[in-house]
Amino acid sequence: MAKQMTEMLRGTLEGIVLAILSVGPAYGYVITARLREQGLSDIAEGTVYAVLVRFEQKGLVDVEKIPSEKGPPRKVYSLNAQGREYLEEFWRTWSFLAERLEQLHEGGK
Amino acid sequence: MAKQMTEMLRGTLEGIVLAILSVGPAYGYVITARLREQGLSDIAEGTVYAVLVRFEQKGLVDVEKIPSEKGPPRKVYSLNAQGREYLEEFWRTWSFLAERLEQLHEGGK
DNA sequence: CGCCGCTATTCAGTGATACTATGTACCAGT
DNA sequence: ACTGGTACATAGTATCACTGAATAGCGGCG
Repeated sequence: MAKQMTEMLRGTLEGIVLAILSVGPAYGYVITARLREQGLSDIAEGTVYAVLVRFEQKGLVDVEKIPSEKGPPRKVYSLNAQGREYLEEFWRTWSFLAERLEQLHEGGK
Repeated sequence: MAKQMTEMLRGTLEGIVLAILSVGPAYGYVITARLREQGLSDIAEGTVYAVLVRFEQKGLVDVEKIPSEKGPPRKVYSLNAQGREYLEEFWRTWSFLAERLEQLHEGGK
């Protein structure tokens, strides 16, 4: 992966995963798959699981263990009220930053 | 500063400073001042200098020491060819990520 | 003169987080 | 039994922004 992308994902990956969860409950494996579909193909599985563990520790998600037809049981995460709030905060922060960067990008042309 | 902002600046702060330098040569102190004008008021001075040192090590900038009328001499940084290339790469990475996030943001509403 | 305030840079130590590189485990089809 | 897809977990590493200082030159004020 581009080195720049790696660093840029810090802080945004959390928001991305949170946004995916805001659509509906999901578990690590499908989240990873969805990221790959989105073109974020180089995000390691382990990274996603680490993010989910952090969400759980911060109390942003509810967790439910559900048996899978094929493979080990899934840990299904769903966003709770606190998580939704955190996501909104994320969007505010991101929007602010994106605006500044947009200005700089326009100005630099 | 918001905790989220701190992490989100990773990888983007580099681009922001690079973008400021692309307008014209500048030194740490004024770059910090310009960031504050932009509303990025909580970026520590020390952080900006660290970024500049990294740029120098990566060979993205040319450095010139110029005496100041008031205070110690300034280290004036100007973007070189490699730096300009790096900045373009940054914009590509940023645009890609911003698009994905925009999609997720729209989709989540 | 001595102190303050502005200009200007530097650095040691800390914390958060994404990566690499594995390892574990379950099931189906051949 | 073996392969391949599903699903989760983790130890160790590197990067980078922050905090909180220290250092230094200069002008003005009492």
